[in-house]
Amino acid sequence: MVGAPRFRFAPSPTGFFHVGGARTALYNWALAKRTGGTFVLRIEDTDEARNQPEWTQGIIDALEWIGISRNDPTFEGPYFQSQYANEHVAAAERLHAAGHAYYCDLTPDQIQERAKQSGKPGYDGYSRDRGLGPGPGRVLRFRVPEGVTVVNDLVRGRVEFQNETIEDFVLLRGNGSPMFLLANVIDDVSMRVSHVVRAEEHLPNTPKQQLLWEALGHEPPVWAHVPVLVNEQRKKLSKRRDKVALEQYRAEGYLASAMINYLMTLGWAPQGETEIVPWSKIQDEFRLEDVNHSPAFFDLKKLAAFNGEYIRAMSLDDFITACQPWLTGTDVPWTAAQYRPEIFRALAELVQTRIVTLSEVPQLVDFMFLDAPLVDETSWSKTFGSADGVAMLRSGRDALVSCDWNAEALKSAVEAAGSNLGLKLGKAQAPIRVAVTGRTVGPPLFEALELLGRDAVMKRLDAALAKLG
RNA sequence: GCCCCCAUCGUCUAGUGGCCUAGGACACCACCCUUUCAAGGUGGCGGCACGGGUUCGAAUCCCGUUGGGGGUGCCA
Repeated sequence: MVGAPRFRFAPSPTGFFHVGGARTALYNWALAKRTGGTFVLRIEDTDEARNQPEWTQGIIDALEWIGISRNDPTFEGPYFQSQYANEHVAAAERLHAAGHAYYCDLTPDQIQERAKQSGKPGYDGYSRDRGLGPGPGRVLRFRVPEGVTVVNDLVRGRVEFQNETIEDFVLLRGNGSPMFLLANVIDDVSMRVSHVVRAEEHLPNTPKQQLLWEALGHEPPVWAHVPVLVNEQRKKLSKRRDKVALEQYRAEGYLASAMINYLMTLGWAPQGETEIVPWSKIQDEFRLEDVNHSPAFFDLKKLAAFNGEYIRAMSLDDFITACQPWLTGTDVPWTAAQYRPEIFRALAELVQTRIVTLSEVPQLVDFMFLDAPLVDETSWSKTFGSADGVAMLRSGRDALVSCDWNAEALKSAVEAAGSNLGLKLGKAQAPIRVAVTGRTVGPPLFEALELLGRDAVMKRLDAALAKLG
């Protein structure tokens, strides 16, 4: 390897951008940044029916979100694999000319039939020495040499493959188009990639690709296969079964910083007593050699905990800014005219310690903006199912009608009304809370009442009393 | 079936032959604080898969077993 290292991230645009892909990208990014190398983004969009152009933009946006910006000098690309098909085919022809590959006219069915008869699975090398030329329906296969292929992997160490267990894989399809193994290697060669850091599922491909590098006359890159991310069943995270779309987490109010930090600690840990660390520390310390070897469970609870930590660590202004999309978006329960930024600002600090994702913000403050609270039936029946609750509501209403209007005075008034009924403050505030906010839980009550104002509060207390008969 | 990878608390991990009576974090439990809920504080529960070696000494090295996972396409 000469010069600065060149890493690459090569996703295929076949769906929403996956958290596993995000972690792989982040690993590559951290390495490229620390070593003064380059991060090459290559979209592997080779003629696959599943590819959709919008997914490509999704990848770029998602990378941007987690700090992998195409405007950063470390970033190179995106390149699109489909644009290099000619090079892939030319390389395949060179391989053929040099005797490293040969054409075969067997159909998949015929191959299967032969495998069945011989009792050995896979392609048996039937056309190796038939000297076929190219033609419609004929695939080009790589002639796997005899011997042993040793893959030196930065994460796994030395991995040995007996070449006889590697079948003569397809380079060019019957229609002449290049296959993944070939295209991937050719692009890595021409983009001068020095380090291939990818998920473990590619490890079985690696001896084939290494053989290709060698047949092409190049020194193979440094390989590193990081463990896959798994679900609670310990199966590889899948788009079908699991919630894996990075975009979805973003939409639910996860912070990029929390997501980045969490993803980096799956399979690796920074030095010290805490895993919550700034990106700069991650970038300084991350080493492939330190990556764990076993699959890592993508734990929503831990992600949530990280997110809560990051939310609480924000300055008040940053927090308020971050909340904007959840306050002024199209799916909030109040109208734009009802929303009062100064009210939210006054309450923001109390909201900040009570949420794990930003999407939980509206339910904590909706009663401040709506004319009448959204009543949670469970809260209502639990609170007013007893005579105590109703009595307290009545007595609380009478106390609030004339007291001073600030949080301290409101608290005292409710406390006094409660003690007359033999209720402690915890019990006494509940009926007021439900009548005013619609729920048994929420931000500290008296601060909210103060902000809401006497008129609005009395209106709600009276409405609740009327409803109770 | 075949090939390959892996194995420390439930989970993510620290640990690279003596500092380990195995450390931290999430989760869980208890207590404190408290106007609900959180947050915060304190404490607790809980692990080196098993069996053989090697060594004065093994979570750390070797072998086997068992158990997981990945791959096995004219997908990427």
